[in-house]
Amino acid sequence: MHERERQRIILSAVQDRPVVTVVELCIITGASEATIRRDIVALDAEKKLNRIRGGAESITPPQFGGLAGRPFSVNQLINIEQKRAIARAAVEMCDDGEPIIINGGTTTFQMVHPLASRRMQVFTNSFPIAEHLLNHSKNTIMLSGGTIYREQNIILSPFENDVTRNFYARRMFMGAKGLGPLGVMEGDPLIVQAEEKLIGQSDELVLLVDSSKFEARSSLVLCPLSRVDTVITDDGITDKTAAMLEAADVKLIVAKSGAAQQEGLAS
Amino acid sequence: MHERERQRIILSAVQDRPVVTVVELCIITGASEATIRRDIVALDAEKKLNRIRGGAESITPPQFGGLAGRPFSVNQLINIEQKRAIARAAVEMCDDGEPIIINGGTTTFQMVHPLASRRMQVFTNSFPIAEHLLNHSKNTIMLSGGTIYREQNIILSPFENDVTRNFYARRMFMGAKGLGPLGVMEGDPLIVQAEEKLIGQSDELVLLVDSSKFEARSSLVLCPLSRVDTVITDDGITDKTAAMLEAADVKLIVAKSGAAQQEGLAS
DNA sequence: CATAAATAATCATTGTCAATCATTTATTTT
DNA sequence: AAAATAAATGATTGACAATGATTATTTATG
Repeated sequence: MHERERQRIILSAVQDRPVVTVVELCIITGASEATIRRDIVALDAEKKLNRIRGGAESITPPQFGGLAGRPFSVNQLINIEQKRAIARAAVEMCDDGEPIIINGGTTTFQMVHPLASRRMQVFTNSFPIAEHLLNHSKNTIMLSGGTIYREQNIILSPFENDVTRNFYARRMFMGAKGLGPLGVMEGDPLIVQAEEKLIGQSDELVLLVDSSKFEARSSLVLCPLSRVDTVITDDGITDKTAAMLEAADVKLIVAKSGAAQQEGLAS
Repeated sequence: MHERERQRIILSAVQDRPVVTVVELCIITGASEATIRRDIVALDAEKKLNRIRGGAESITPPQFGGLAGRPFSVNQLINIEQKRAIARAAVEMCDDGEPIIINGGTTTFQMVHPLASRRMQVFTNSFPIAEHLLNHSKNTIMLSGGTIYREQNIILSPFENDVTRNFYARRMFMGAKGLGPLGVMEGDPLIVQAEEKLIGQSDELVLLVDSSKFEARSSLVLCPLSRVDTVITDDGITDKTAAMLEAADVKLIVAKSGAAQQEGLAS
């Protein structure tokens, strides 16, 4: 076995598991400890892994250190004020006891806070939303089954036959990467797949998008504007965009970020 | 077991509950008290946890509302030593990469700590197990869909068509209320329903029961003894019970709570 | 103050590492 | 093609670090 091949195996093993020992790698590769150590030193110098006593560990930076696993650390914070106001307006649309669907996303995640004092039937494909509502509210929580995708923090099943089809709600709330004349746009095929399953499982499709989303463009069109019933956004929306939504017969709700009430406009 | 691997497990355990004792960590990791103390000192110096008398505590103060949302607060603690040892033996049966099913329960929950340093494909109907593994390990997590029942902390769907049927595993691990000549017994019809769905979705059915479960009686029989392939229990098991299991052709593994290795007996 | 638990300190044992050198394998030179 | 050279590998050894057991010391608790 040659150097490259061995190192490829070592990297594979170390990514497969947080830590691997020198002895384990010897068994896997059939090489001697001396060789494995030399490989580990080399790969460590290339920053492909971390060398530790007894073996190697994957390089994943702050796997544990900085309060691991908190939901979507980065996106979470941008336009946070608007997102909060929008999410609050969304929750205020609902009555206790109603069944709703919340699609995963950073804007929809903000709904958990106003939902904490409610008692609704919430169906979601977002693990963090379920986690938060379960621990901090009395809502009934229903979850879609499947694999948990860590990056997008959603649960996705490649199969047609999951519980999703058995849940029908008064409203479905979802975010989006962008919203324009072409319709609702997303940036990730995985998310499109998840959302396609849920669209159509409710009376009313409500889109939560801060006003910056009207500028965003993306190649993946999830559905045309005509399928959207309501859009909740902030007061940064332009008259032109409002007119476009009105033309598509979409109900528009503008959430005031600073103050209290939401106001219905147009239709 | 090596330093990093052990320390990952310790961090996993300390996130799970406000405080963990040195003795508990010994059982989970199989290391000596001296080593655990040295690890705690090191992790404390790295600010990964707080060292306290008797063990360690999570660095994030009282997470949220006191004890709220902590998994199954009461049952969690009874026979905890045996449960930990049994859970460790269960994880040691598995190889990385293997698909396994973990049915929700207080004993099976203890598997999360030894699993923290592994990378397996875990299918579960337990929200706390999924939550912990998602936040503190690199395992692939798959979840069954349905409603989250807060009391039992499991996810249950009344429908036949959920992803459960699409997952087939090498082993399925489950606890039980009781185990006797009549078979596996449970105390709650809801749990029976959940478990019935999962039984048969694996090559090998492994039962995790501490020895007190052999005395327990219940009215709900989940399945006959013949369907069980392996039982893992502690050294409190009587010869008579061991003989009963042997007669039913069940493989028996006795996990030593104090020391290191598990030993297979009979069969 | 007495007792038990937890911790610290010590030491023998084991496991891991770096350095060295012999051997094999690959590459270049003749 | 053969010989010479270079590189990679595996084995050996002494140094060092980690571990577990033992014993002494400290700390909590009644």
